[in-house]
Amino acid sequence: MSASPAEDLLQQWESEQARLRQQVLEDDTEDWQRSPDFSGLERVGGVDLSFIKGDDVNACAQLVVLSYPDLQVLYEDSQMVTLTAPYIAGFLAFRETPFLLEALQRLKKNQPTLLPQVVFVDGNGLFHYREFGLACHLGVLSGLPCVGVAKNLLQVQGVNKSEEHQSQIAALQRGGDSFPLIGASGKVLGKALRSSDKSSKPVYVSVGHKISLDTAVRLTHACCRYRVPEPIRQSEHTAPSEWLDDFVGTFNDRLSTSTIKGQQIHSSVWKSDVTTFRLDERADG
DNA sequence: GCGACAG
DNA sequence: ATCTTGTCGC
Repeated sequence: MSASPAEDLLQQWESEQARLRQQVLEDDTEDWQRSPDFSGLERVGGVDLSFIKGDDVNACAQLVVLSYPDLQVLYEDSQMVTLTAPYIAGFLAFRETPFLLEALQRLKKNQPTLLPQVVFVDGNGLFHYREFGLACHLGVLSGLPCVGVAKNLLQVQGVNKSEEHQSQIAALQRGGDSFPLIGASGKVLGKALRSSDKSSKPVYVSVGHKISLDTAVRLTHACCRYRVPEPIRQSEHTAPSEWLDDFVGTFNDRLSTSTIKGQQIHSSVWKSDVTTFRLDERADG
């Protein structure tokens, strides 16, 4: 008996995850990762996809590169994309990875000296049903060190929002405090991190690729001005929701520039149907 | 049927 | 992911 097409696809995806899982490196592979102050680290990246309300097919893929330790924007790339895969918990990478990889490849081709030395991914890494979340997927396929930072807890391998979990959160006193997320096997799959003094709700950090968990947590804390690490926050901030309607209009009309909410957008055409945008100025806190 | 469900 | 207003506190 053959399974339904949907079941077949999920099985195929699971085996792909299992295959790529073997390539994940869970240790520090870079010199700067061993340094107490991350000496040698100059560029940190962040990636994200933004959607608009009624549309889960068209999105804006974002890549930003910030300086370290100043966390100033060195590079940003925004690209309207059309997704093919649906969102299914546990298979986020099959929906998002192709477009995040494209953004990294554009950067590598056009400004290779600005390639980030580590990429923050919003979503989980090893803290995943099969220990292979988006951050691992992007890490293995790009070869870059990646850190997974989820804003919400994925209940996996026995980790859940129990009383115990809640009290562990309550015990996090300052930014930088954390506790381990331990899977059923006893393995530490990630850590809940109080990312700043001001935010009581933690973020969930896990290894993506080519970095140890402790380094990932330490680095995440070092990149947080607010709850969400600055590279991810900046990449999410690059395409505020209201723009996207106009973004799409601009895209469809193939205009070279447009003005949105009083600000001018410059766009450059790469191909007949591929456009990138750059915002001259934006209001940012 | 009920709960869970990164983004 | 995205929606939306106010509210509380430093």
